[in-house]
Amino acid sequence: MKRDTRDKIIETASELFYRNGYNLTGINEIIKESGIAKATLYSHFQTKEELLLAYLDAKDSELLSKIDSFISTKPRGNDRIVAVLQFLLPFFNQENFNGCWCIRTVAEVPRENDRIRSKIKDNKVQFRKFLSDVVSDNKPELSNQQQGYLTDQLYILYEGAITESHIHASDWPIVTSIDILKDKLDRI
Amino acid sequence: MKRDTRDKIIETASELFYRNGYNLTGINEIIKESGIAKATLYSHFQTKEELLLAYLDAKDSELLSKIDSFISTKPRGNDRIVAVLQFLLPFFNQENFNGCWCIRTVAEVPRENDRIRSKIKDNKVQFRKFLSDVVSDNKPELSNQQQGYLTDQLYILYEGAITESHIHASDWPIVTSIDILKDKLDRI
Amino acid sequence: MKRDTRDKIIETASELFYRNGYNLTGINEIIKESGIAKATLYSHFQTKEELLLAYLDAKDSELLSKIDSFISTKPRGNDRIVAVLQFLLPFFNQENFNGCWCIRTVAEVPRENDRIRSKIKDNKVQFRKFLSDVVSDNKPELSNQQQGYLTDQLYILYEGAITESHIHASDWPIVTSIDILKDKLDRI
Amino acid sequence: MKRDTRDKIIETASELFYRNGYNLTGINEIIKESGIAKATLYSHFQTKEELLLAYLDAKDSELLSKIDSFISTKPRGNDRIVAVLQFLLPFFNQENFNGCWCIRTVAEVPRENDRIRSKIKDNKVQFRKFLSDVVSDNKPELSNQQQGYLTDQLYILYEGAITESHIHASDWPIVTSIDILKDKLDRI
DNA sequence: AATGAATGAGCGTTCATTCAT
DNA sequence: CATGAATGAACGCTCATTCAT
Repeated sequence: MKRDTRDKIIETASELFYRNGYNLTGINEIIKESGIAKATLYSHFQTKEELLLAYLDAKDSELLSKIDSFISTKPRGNDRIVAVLQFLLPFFNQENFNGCWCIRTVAEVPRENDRIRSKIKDNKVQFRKFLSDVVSDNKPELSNQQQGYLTDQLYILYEGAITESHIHASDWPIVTSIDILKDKLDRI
Repeated sequence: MKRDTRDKIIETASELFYRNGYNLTGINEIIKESGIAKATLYSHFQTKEELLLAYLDAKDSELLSKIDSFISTKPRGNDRIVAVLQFLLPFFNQENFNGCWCIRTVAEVPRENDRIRSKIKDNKVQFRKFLSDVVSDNKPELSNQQQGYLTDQLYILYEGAITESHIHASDWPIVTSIDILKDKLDRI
Repeated sequence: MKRDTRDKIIETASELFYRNGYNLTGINEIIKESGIAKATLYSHFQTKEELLLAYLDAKDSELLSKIDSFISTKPRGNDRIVAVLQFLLPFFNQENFNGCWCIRTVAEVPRENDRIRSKIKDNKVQFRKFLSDVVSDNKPELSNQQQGYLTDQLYILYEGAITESHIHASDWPIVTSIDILKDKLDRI
Repeated sequence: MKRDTRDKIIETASELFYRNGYNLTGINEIIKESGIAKATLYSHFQTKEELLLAYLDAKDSELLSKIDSFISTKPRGNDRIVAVLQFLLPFFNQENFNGCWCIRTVAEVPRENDRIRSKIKDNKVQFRKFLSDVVSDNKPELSNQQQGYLTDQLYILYEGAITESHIHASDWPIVTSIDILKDKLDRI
């Protein structure tokens, strides 16, 4: 199987899944947009659900990479931790911003679909691990317990901010989260 | 139109929409479950989307009522504010807990569907207003600005907690949010 | 049964059947437009088909009456015969002109529906009888055979004119039919 | 797309549309009769209306071809012009004769449906052009104006004959139209 | 005589997936 | 490795009609 074709499919599906949602995106739309044949798609992905998994992977890799680049431009210490939330401001301002794919995808699958639900959970766990590293790198003076505590807070604020900025179509939830975090960091 | 039938339809649709999502719940499932004829449903609701609006209304009314009852049992002051988040613990433990209907529904409608999206936004604005009242009732000593600030924080924490407890199938995000809030309240 | 209600129903149904066709006009549209209850309609007309029969009757009575009035204003003789076709000019120019209800209704019922088809045929036979009277009144000098022959011609031209002016959305078929008829009358 | 399938669909749909009318013919009936799956039909025709257009095209092509063959067997001159109407006699006697598809279809579509209505009008204009060629080929001695006049008459008589033979379930309207035409031709 | 809520059957259309080539 | 025609099941919705009041 040519990598190119597979990547093209994932790229197209990702765009459509993120824009219109998983259930509202039809296989026909994906093959039309990516210019490949239907049977070709099915030779790369056995079912639509496989495509969904690839989409979740692709989006998360991209995010971790981008957010890592973003915060690396900031000075070590509190600034870099705050930068995690500040990253959401340009992210929100992107024309195609449509919230968090994980949160949105969970909303679209039945409660019984363990495969997708645990995939999403894993991705979020991985993201929390990333935040954990950010915290330990930039707050080495804190105890493990304190670090874990701060990580959880950072995580909740991040998730609340991205979800609510999406619903309200406004960046105030991001700004508020940043304020909460800064306040917190000042007092540790 | 008999109220009974209409209410039965909303009740059934709400259960199914909340469990399996809007797009995955077919009209056929709703009528089979509620034991009415298809045309009967359509004499009460012009489209499936009307049913969605009724669902969002019903769920939100119920929530506001329940959360209000819950916090009223707590002593005035910080306790009652914290109780807003504590409410999420039994809520999460309900067998049919499946996250926030608003957040999940936003994930299922096209970006262009202003009708639903603004409905959801309105519901969230109304919820924030409720929180605002809780804050002003229980922290009258704070300035307006400080009250608004606290409300936003409470809101973000609530939303982050409900979303993440759903994704992780665990109450730790709720507990964490409660901790963040308590910490905050101690320092004001 | 009150006559008023029945007449109101027929009036409304006629307007809708003629404008949008029998099959495209729903019972719901008729009751909404006429402001009566559904069961009331069904107490006056056992089925939608009964309404169709009443519609065909009403339209034909009205037509015969109007066309009779129209030609009576013309001088006896050839002029009055030609007037039958000239009647179609103002008829065509009415805003709601939509062709011949009989011809259009035949198009909407299955071949097997003898009830409606023979009703329509009867109406047309009755119309031809009307034309026959016009011919014998205004061309008494012709033999019976010649009168019958002229009647048939008049009939074909009338039907061709109304149908084609409808299709072409133009009065040229009427004008042409008038020319053919005049030409004919000049030579008898 | 395989031609065979498409042709089979058109063939079946044409038969059913012509026999029972467009609105009374359901997609389900078409697929059952043609033995294909519903989605197969919709891969060949985007909507039922597209199928209607194909039906109108197919019927008209067939007609023009058949009528052309028919009149070609007659001697040039008046005979060949009269043959246009004589063609209707065997046409009427076919077991499945059910009038003119154009006239019947106009009766079934809403007044606002410009797409279908102009299609039908175009078909009739094309048919009149065919008659115009017949006239100019067989009456070259007439002036252009006289040819146009004769064409219009031939057209009206043809349309009146096919419509009325359908309504009356009798060939007398055809015979009458032939007589009118012959009479006319004798006197030019 | 009149109501309006309720119905079963059917509508046109789209879905994710398969299979012969 | 890639194709595109074909599929069965399901979609949201509307129909003419009936029935309890």
